[in-house]
Amino acid sequence: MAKSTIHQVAHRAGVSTTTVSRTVNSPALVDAKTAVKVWAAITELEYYPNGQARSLVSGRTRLLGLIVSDITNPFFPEVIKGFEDMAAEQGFDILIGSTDYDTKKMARCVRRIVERRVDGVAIMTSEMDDHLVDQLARRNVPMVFLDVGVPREGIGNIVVNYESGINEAVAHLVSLGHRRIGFVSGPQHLKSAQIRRQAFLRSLSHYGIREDDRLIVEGDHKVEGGLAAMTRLLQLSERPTAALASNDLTAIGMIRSIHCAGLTVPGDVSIVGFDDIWLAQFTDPPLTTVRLSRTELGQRAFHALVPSAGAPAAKGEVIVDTKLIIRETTRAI
Amino acid sequence: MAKSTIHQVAHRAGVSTTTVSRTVNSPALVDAKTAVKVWAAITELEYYPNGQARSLVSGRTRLLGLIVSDITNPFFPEVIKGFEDMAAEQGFDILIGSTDYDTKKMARCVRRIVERRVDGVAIMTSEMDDHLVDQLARRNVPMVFLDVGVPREGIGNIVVNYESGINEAVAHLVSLGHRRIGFVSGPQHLKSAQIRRQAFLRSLSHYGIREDDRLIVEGDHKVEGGLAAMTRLLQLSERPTAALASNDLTAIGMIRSIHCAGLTVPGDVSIVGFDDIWLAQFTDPPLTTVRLSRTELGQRAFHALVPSAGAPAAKGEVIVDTKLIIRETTRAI
DNA sequence: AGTCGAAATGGTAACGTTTTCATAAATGCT
DNA sequence: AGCATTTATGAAAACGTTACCATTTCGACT
Repeated sequence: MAKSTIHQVAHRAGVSTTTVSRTVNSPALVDAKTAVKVWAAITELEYYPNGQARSLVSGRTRLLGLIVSDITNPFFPEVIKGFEDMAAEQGFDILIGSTDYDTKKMARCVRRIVERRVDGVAIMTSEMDDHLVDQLARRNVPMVFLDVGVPREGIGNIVVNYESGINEAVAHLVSLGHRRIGFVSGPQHLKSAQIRRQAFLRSLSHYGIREDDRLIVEGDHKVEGGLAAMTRLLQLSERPTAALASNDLTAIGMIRSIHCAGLTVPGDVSIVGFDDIWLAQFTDPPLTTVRLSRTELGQRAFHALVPSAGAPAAKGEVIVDTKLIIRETTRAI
Repeated sequence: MAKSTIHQVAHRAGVSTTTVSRTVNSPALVDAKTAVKVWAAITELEYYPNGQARSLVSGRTRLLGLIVSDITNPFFPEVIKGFEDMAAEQGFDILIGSTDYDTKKMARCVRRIVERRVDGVAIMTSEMDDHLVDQLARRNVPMVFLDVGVPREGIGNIVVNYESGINEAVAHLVSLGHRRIGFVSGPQHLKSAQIRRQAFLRSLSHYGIREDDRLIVEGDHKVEGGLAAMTRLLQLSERPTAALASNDLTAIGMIRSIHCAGLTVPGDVSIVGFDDIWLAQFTDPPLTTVRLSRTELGQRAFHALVPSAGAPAAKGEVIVDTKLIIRETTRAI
């Protein structure tokens, strides 16, 4: 009952362990009659193959590592879900590791990953030390980076097309008559924050709107930063009639700031967020924002790691698009 | 370079594999001089012990399962974090599995867990089939339930003390002069929702306030439900001056409803939430709520599974308290 | 009937560790 | 010096699978 080995099953079914193994792994090779006997024994003994032993000999662990910086960041759970769903479907297990932005923990994660001999790792944290990546590379552990790609030979990289959604957002605002459009960026040491800012600027010039430095303020991707930034924006002699945020949290702070100033959204200022976190639909009013499908991100990461029948082994870069979701924080001027 | 085995290390250091093993696992048993040689070989060859082989022979996998229903539910990430932190610290890896409230997936999770021979499982989903639990029990897999406990012999159960926090909340409102206090419950088929409701009722009577059925409305633990429920509450001839919510999402909906009715929080109605999700501090105004420390929940779960030096193997029930966090949605009448 | 190939099965050697158990060397004690 | 410990080491047997090679069985085709 407790645990049973392949030998016990073999003995009970009156066959060799080899046959039992085959019954489980390559049913085609075993006679129907014997298969029945073997399965009977398996169920009677509640035999579950020992994964350790199995992968020790086969070299495959069917284990995937997933390194994230902080699972508490509302961005990650959905990515994880997308990844995990695919994995479970294909019989992979996933091993999760938080780095907490801490070098020590990062190193520990990598060590654990290596010791478990995972079949691949998805890395979703920008602060991964180069030498740790080297370590994995030298051991030929397939890797995929999520939007933090230090592109490298043979390492997958999922990149987000920020431009598409931001273009849509600017187009939307312009079509509503807005011309003075503010932007609250993320911390500029984050590559993704830089890209968003640049995409915004490019969009502006594409629509023939002159860039105005005063309308661009740096936030911190948190509520507080958005609040502070918008407050500054509102103090301008000519305040913007609309503003984009580098992420949704920032947008929430901006809305708060506008309310505090006794103004309304979208009556006085239109706001567009970025990410479309789960919460965005519940802000007051519901937030118009650029959606970045985190589920898709996770799924793509999985496919980059394990090339399955359906999707070929997308080596190199994989692009995930963003798109505008219009709710109620934008209005014609 | 790529991968090295204990044999290669042994050969290089001019010792036996046994000695290498000892150098790594029980340093006390090996002479300082040889230890140095061995470690040199280990680093030169970048040797990482093979976890599969290791646990095949030792019987211990240092792997913990973590079954949750939906990682996307904002309640879970923090629990996971608490759990994962402890685990990483003690050299355990965690294997994550989502059930998605789906029986098939649940069964698959259990199978994976069993095949990997984990050293323990934390189960955080109420819909776990009994026979699956049996299956784990029969294999002597240590288990711990998080607040969904079907208490059983030898199975740990973390239970939340809802009463403490809810009592504080009611006391707080009463001290502010409130007497007509509404309650928006969660779906009554959830055990935890029932308990919260009962705790509320008990608190009321403790403070000598007569229960009034009209002031108790059922929500769904989501924003929509809170909104609808509060709307009904506001239509009462004598509307409540304050209301408790069964969770924070509900509270957010309630605030929205109050705003829609042209009233203010806490000017016209005081609101108290439950859970203290990360977002609660960013609602408008910041939400007074009862905190249930999810990090602690995760930590306790870990300790229930692996009895460590510091904390003894808390078998049976472990209680996690809740407490009131006062922010700005409550005010004197 | 005899030979041949395919189908079905079994025996045994890996896989990379840890764990006995045994041995050799060093130390202490009288 | 001689014996009893302790301290360091090694050889070989597990652990539970799968992979490889060998063997048997069975039709089928000349």
